[in-house]
Order: sequence, then structure tokens, then C-alpha cells
Amino acid sequence: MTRSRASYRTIRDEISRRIASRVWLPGALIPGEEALAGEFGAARATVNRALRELAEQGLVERRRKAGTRVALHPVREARFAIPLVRHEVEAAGQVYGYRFLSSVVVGAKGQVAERLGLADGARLRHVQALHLAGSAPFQFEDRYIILDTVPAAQDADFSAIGPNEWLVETAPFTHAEFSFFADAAGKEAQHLGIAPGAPVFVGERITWLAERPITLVRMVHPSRYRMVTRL
Amino acid sequence: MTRSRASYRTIRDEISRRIASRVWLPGALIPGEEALAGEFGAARATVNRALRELAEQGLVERRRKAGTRVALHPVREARFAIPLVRHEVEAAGQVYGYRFLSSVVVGAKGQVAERLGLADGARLRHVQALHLAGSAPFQFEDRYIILDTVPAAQDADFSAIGPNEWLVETAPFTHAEFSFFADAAGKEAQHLGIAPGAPVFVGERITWLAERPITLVRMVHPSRYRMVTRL
DNA sequence: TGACACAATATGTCTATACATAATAGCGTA
DNA sequence: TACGCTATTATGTATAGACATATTGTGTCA
Repeated sequence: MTRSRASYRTIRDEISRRIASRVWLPGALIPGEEALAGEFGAARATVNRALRELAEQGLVERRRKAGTRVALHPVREARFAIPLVRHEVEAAGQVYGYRFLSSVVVGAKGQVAERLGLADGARLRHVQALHLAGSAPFQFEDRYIILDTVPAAQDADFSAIGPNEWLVETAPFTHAEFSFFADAAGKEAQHLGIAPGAPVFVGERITWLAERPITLVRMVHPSRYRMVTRL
Repeated sequence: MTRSRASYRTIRDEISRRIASRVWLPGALIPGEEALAGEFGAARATVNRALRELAEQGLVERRRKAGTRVALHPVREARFAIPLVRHEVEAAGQVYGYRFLSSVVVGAKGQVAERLGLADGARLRHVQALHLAGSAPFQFEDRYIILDTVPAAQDADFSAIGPNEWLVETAPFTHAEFSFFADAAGKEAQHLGIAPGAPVFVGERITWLAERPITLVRMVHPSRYRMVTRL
């Protein structure tokens, strides 16, 4: 009976349900893997996988010897996919457009040098481009590429393919830092077709290849943009 | 030899390294689990776990029978922790302050009713509050709680403890939708101590308990706020 | 009483094996 | 050639058993 195919999914969802329905209260210790394995008629490894996923979701906290307890303040995390702009636009059912604006090689200085941990004067390629959804501006891209780390970027042609797309295929990264915030539109206002000072949604990203910075990019969206995720 | 303690971490990191160093190029098929198990002197299950994690990170794509290949456009995902405001402020080393602003029970209507999938007139408790970091406004919270789903919220006292904190301990959620965007400050400007129309960073969240909406909240931050994550 | 060592314990990980399942590739037939 | 069935194959999941490791709690000794 209940040849219930006690898969780790079943177990995970059932435990999740018990937490949601307050059978197991926040902070409470839940039965050990062995006990649950008994209850569900599964192997401990199966229960382990179920609990491990719940812990990743932040629904429970696990500690050796201490056991598993329902998270008191479920510090859950939202996950946002970071796709290519092109894919993002196309996924919304619109036609992607790309407009190259400018490119120049400069020496690192000031805030940019500091944020990248570079000595003043390190050579950077500074690229600006505009991404369109249909005929409407979608994202203004303002990017610095560290030529020491990615020498090939020196001569890359960004007039047809965006530097982002070029980079993901050419220079994989190992670490990254993302930050998102609201700002008032500055010089990019004209490219985005909005008034100077209008609110914009800014995403900044720095990527590294094992301690060496690859690129710093500032992606500016008009305020109609929404970054959405579900869980 | 290489009694190398071939843990799944070791394997995962080594594969990750090979991808980063372009030993295995984007789009390329990498050896099967069996082969890798052989190479690393591990069981297939161990290799499986390593690859499964890499797939979750978006670094590789796996399909039955087709095998595992290096993601062409690594659609990686950034994960943002969604902590309690209080913890967020305290983690920044500042003193958390809370100011209750208003609370009223209203009937659902218009956009709010629509977004929550509620019939017009469903009873909601509408709460407004301000969260402070030190003496500076940190977040303006504008929340609707669906009383059908959380009857206890009818009489809860939000003058000392914020509705967010009350909810996470009282009404765990099973699903959620997050969205983030930039906007121009409206009526909340005065509470945040900024000029009307100044850019603000807005986080909206809807949570559900198994198809039943719990709450809709709009969290408004002054533009100095940054949402940051690393990976 | 306090500090420290140690045993007990729950989770963490690995192995070997088996069967399940999705998806491809190839074969045979119309 | 086109279509559809089938065998094959790589991943997906489950199992029992074992050992590893972190952490708690206890007991001992100063």
C-alpha cells in the first residue's frame, strides 16, 4: 500500500506543507532523518535530499547533532535570472534592437579604479550602447572592460554585437557582484528618451575571473522596467 | 593514488574550473557521469551531485540521453536574501527604529483587488509604517493583509511590532512574487524625508498560502538604498 | 565553580547497485 | 522520402550500508 513512490519531492512537499499549516511551528525541532525515513518508508538519503532542499530554500535550518528546525525568521531568498538583454526582450515577445553608441580606451581612475581594485592608469575599454525593445529604449549600457584581464576586448567589434553578449561567450566569470538601485537619470536620459532627473532603475554588475576583474557595467532602465521573480 | 578525497565539492569545483578556463567551451558536451566518475575515482552519485549543483547555478545544461553541456549563455541567477527589515538595518550596524503610521480595514477594489485575485469588497487590513535606520528613514511600508486568509490580523497590534515581523511568525507562506522597480516618490515622500518626485526604489511582494493570498506589500526606499548580492 | 576532554548523536557525504524516465538515433515500413 | 516504432543511452532517483564531521552535552578534574 502506499507503494507511494515516496520520492524526495513528495517528502519535501509534505514537510513544506506541515510547516505552512503550522503542524510544525517556527523554531520547533522536527523529527530526525531516520525517523522521517521510517515514517515515509524511504531511505535516509532520500529524506536527506528533501531536507537539504528545504534548507536551501531557507524554510528549515539544519545543524549537525542539533537537528533540523523550522526557520524562525525564514530568511528566504529570491532568485533572479540574469539573462542576456536580448533574451529578456525576446522573452517578452518584442523585437530586440541594438545601437552602438561609443567606445574609447581610457586609463582607470577615480571611483571606477577604486571599485575594480585597479591601479590608476590601468587600461580600460569604455563602451556605451543602447538596447531597444521594439522601437522603445529598453536599457542603456555603460561598460568598462579591463584589458589586462581580457586583452581580446581591445580589438573586438561592438558595432553589431553587444559587449555583454561578446563577453559571455568569450570571458566566463567565476565571481560577480550585483547591485540594484534607483537613481535620477543623468546623461543617459536622452538615449532613453526620458526627462533628465526622471527615475531610472539601475543594475550594476562587476565580474571577476579568479580575483582579476573582467568588467564593470551599469545598466540603466527607464522606470517602467520591472525585475520580477516568483518562488 | 590521488587518494584525493574526491568529494562532490572537489569535482564540482574542478569542472567549474575547466569551464572557466575554457578547457570545455560553451556549448560543448562534457563527459558523461560514468566517465567522470572513472576519472575522479568517485561513484556516479557523487558526480551526479556535483553536476546537479552546477546545473542549478546555470553553468551547465543537462538533458537525459543528450548529456551535459556547458551552457551557451550561462543564464545565471542572482540570489537575494529577503531578510526582515530590522535584521537588514541591524546587519548594517545601525539602530533599527519603527514607527507605526496608520491602519484601517477596507474593502478590496481596483488594482489591489485585481492583483490579489480577490472579489471586490473582500476585507483587507491596510497598514502603513515607517522603518528607520538610526534617525534616517529607511523604508516606507504600505501593506494590505487579506483577512479571509489571516483572520488573526484583524486584531493584531502593529504599534510596536511591524506587520512584516508579525506575519512571518504567524502566517508562513508557500509562494511569493517579488518585483523591484524604480519610481518617483508620491505621498510617501514626506515620510521618507525626500522631495516629491525624487527617485525611490520600490520592492513589491505578494505572498500566498496555497493559492490563498496572504498579503501585498509595497516597500519604498529612498534612492540611496542598494540591493546587493555576490556570487 | 569552571575549564577541558570525551562520548554521543544528527546531519553530511560516499559507495555500489538497481531501476525509472526522457529523449535520441536508427531501423523498418508505407 | 516520410513516418512511426523501438532500442539505446545518459541522466534521474531510490536504496542500504558505511564512515566522516560538527556540535552538544556530560562528566571529570583542577
